[in-house]
Amino acid sequence: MRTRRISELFDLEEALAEIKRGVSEIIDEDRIKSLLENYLKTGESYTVKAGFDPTAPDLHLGHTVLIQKLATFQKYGGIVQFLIGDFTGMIGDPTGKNETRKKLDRKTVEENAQSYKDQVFKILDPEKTKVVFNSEWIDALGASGLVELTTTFNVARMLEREDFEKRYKSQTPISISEFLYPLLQGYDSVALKSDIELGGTDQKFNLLMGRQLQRTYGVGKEQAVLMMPLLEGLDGVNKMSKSLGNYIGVTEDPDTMFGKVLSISDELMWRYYELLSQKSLQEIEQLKEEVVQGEVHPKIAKENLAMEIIARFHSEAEAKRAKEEFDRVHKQSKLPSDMAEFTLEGPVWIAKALVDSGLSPSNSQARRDIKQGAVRIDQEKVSDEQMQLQRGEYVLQVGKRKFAKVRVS
RNA sequence: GGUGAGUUACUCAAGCGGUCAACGAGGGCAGACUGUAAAUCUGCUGGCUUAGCCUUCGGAGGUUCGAAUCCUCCACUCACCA
Repeated sequence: MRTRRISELFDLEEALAEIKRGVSEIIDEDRIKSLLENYLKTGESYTVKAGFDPTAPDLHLGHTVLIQKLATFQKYGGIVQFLIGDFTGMIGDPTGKNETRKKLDRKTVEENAQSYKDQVFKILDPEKTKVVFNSEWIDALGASGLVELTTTFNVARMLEREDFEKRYKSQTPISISEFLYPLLQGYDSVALKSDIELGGTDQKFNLLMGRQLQRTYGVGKEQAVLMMPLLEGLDGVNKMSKSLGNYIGVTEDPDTMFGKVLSISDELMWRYYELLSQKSLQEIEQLKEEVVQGEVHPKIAKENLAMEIIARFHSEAEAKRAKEEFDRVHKQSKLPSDMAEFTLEGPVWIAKALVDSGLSPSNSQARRDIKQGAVRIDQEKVSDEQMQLQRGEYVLQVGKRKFAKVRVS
């Protein structure tokens, strides 16, 4: 058991308040409270589980909402069980996308795990994080163990899960393997003897399964469950996800991050403040009031948020630089100081150059863009779609955001 | 195993022998206005150096001068019955 250092003493009420911030729902809050109390009294830590997909360890801000909450628990005596669902990843959490995935080989899983660590330890304390893989105990379960697991539940109850119910009613296929997912996730909590599990609100069913199975398997305790709201993506409507392309990745460069944060709506900005900022709720409330009163321009508030986020994943200096760069390009409409460069054989047709420099996906799209006046060469609008680029260096631009430097030889 | 319904572009969804690269909506992109915000208005939204051509409507064949539309087989989904 870890022993608590004096510096880790804290005020119980304050800790609870911080833990509850931004949370959408807590089940068995008393349990969390007593875990904290016990930690304060005896120095005995407790475990906080959260599961992650083994593929695409490309984290975005949506994930960090949860991860930041895990970090909060670490501050107050929790040991994080960072579960990589290398077995459950085969099934994929039921989303309606009916696809069974290949089980990843050991090496890929290890690589992905490493990549997770690289990204996640910008927020989490590695000293208080245990990375675990669920294939470890699920493989050991065997066919009979698996069957035994399925006997603990029935289809009617399974269909209570919202998305199953919806799909069932709307005649969207549900495969049997998908029923296994919640069971296996719940079993993870049995194997890990977790005290608390964190997840998104969409995980409620699976999270509760952990409690149920811990009871059934006689673990001797039932995990408390804490659900975080899903962060909306840049569009402000759908949840942030890579496949929808409405995300801000934690490894993205500062300039991209800045631009993306600035592009969200004012309304969404407050949501991001609440879930992503380290500012206290009072501070945020006050800022909001100032914006409403017209004392602070909403754009300034948004810039500050962008800088805070960049500072967390890059550095303070990078954040400042990104803001200056943004002002240069958009306020003073100068060219970005850094853009992708390409060398092309000349003379080259303008549409082709746009495609080759990655600014347009196809000739047809390039032609359309030209027709609509979205294309500029060295800041000058192009109107002739037959134009040929002669020898020389040009800055090509499509729309407001896409730039490339092209050298025609 | 039987019966019936269905499978159209990123998504939903029209089309039911030629006028179909395929109505409409959403989404996306671009332009105007702005704060690279929202709202609003406008245009575009398969590919190709584009008055033209090529490839698309679950898959494979067939009927026809001509098929997303008709026929046959196959695959998948759903419902009811077993």
